[in-house]
Amino acid sequence: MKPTIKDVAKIASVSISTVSRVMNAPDTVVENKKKRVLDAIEELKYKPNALARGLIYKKTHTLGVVIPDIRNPYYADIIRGMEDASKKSGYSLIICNTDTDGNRLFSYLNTFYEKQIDGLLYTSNPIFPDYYKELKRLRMPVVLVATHSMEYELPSVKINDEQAAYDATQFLIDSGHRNIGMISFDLGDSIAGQTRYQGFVRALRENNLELKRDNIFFVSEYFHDPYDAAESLFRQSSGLTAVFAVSDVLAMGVLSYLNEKGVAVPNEVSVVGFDNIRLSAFTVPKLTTVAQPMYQIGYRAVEKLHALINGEADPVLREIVPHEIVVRASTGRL
Amino acid sequence: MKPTIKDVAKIASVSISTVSRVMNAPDTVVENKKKRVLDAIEELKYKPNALARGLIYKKTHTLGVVIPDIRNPYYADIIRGMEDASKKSGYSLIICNTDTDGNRLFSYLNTFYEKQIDGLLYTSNPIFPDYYKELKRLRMPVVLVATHSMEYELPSVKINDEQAAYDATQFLIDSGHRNIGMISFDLGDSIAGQTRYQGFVRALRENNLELKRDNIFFVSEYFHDPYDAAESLFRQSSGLTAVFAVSDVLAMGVLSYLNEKGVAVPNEVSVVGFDNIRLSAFTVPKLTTVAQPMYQIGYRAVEKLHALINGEADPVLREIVPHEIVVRASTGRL
DNA sequence: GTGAAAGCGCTAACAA
DNA sequence: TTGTTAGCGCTTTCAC
Repeated sequence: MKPTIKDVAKIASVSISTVSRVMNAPDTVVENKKKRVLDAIEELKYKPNALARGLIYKKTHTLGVVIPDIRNPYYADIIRGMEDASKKSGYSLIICNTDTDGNRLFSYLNTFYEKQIDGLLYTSNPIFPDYYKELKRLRMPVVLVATHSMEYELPSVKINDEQAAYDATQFLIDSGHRNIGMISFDLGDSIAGQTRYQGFVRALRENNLELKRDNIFFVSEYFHDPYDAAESLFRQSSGLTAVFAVSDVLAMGVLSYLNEKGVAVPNEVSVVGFDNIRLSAFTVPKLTTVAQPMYQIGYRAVEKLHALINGEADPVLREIVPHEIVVRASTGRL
Repeated sequence: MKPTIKDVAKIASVSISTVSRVMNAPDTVVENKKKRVLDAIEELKYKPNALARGLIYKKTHTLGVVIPDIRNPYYADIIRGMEDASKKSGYSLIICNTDTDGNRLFSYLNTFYEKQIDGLLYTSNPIFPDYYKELKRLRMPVVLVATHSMEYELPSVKINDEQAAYDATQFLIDSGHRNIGMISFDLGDSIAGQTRYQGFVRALRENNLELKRDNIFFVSEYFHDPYDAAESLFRQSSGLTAVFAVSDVLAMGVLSYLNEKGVAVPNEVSVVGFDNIRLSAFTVPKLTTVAQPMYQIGYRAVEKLHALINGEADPVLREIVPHEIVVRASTGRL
């Protein structure tokens, strides 16, 4: 059995309250007793039971995080940022993959509720009314990560997706491209789908470029094969000199497909991705992409949640972090 | 405040013991009271507090997992396997990144101990004597994932790394290659470093091929830039017609470097990687690699830990799962 | 079949 | 300064 506070008290010949005190208010106990207790703790290698503590404080120093799928490298970076921030603030992270499945999500929320997590990090998916209702009911402090909500007053951290897509497209246009393809997330995804699509469309419009229906191929966010997506796009469109893919993984599919078909990148077709995952620096050719500060998004989200939990005022509810076009070798001037 | 068992009892006009019973031994309570309780539970949306339960049962249904770095896509797949198996068995996963730093590890083990986790999933690093001592002292059920220990009687799940590296090398030799380079993990890493190196060496030896010191470049496992590694290898060796990189990420560095230098893959140099991460199917050219069943490794590890926690006998202590050479386009016959 | 009471490991009044 | 006691939310004897 693990040693308990009683064991320590016995060895140190004090009451358990005194032991508790040396742990929580050391100054209130006289020096020699304190030493005895400390020695006993050391001898037994005693560590307080966090369950018992949590029961009293109503705090578990544990945060729940829901993400679509950890295998997506984009999330891995976010998680790492969360982890480092959590360590700093004394939290542990329980991580759950939802596959963007509402049932899985609700099941996990239930677990989180029972386990008395202090707060929730909700990543990358839209907040539907029933989700919000449930969160509200469970009274769970939550911050939205790489997603946000205009309907509800929920704190969030993300980039400006519309502007980022606009910038990527404008970059391509500035490089002389006039017939640009896009691999977009489904418009049912209001966070990374609609927004980036709108940014793309706005750039075309502001440059008086025609928006061709066939130049855009939509994928359902998480399960579409990137190679197939590229193939589909090129099958339905014609004469593209550039393609903007809304994730680096998708862009890698394009690179792979183009290579297979003997199309030179960037000489014949330019490719720009989105996210700037680590591996995008090692593609062939190296990928030009819209960089998101994934790590910082995760880090900041935890700081925000921490503030929320402690009732501290947070000046900005919907926080926007900067994106940046990273120009590498997959794009060229026409 | 969250509703407690007392609130339910009050509404149902029964004692808290009866409420407890309908949750844990429904048959022992008479039908009409049971209904009243169930209705009250439904009305309040009552869920039992897992902390209070854990305090009694001495079980938290929470597992700790330590990995070097979640950003390494190799681990992401393992984690996902763990997650799915955990969901099946009713566990939650607390995930921590150690950066292979002993201090970070000990700090997390401490947290795990306080939080009363049911067991530990220890991933991918050697077990040093002091680690083992600590684990032993904490009486933490543990299974080693993608690592193992010959010194200690610890359950584990991994592939046969030596054989896998041997197979990869033999494949290259069978394809006519005689001057093969290797990017290896440091030999200080007894799990993925030494073993794969030995497999490589054995293949050369059995084929009467000379082992050239300069054909091998060592990287410290987690922080070496893959592009740099490739550059270093080709700088120190000469006339290589193939290179075996001990991870797909490293192999992508080789692909990227070779492309940059105008060296054709596989026509001039063949490249084989290790792991078969998802993105290795979308490299240019598509990567030939040694596939590990990452997902299954994670999945199996949780099953094994679950059995261990419940004192069930597990026939094989050190479990070896199969690997496989996946031949794609980055290798060719000489 | 059901409730009262003890106890899981700890903290926090409250007295002394 | 210190110990005694009640209580966090729950389960589980033990009487009835």
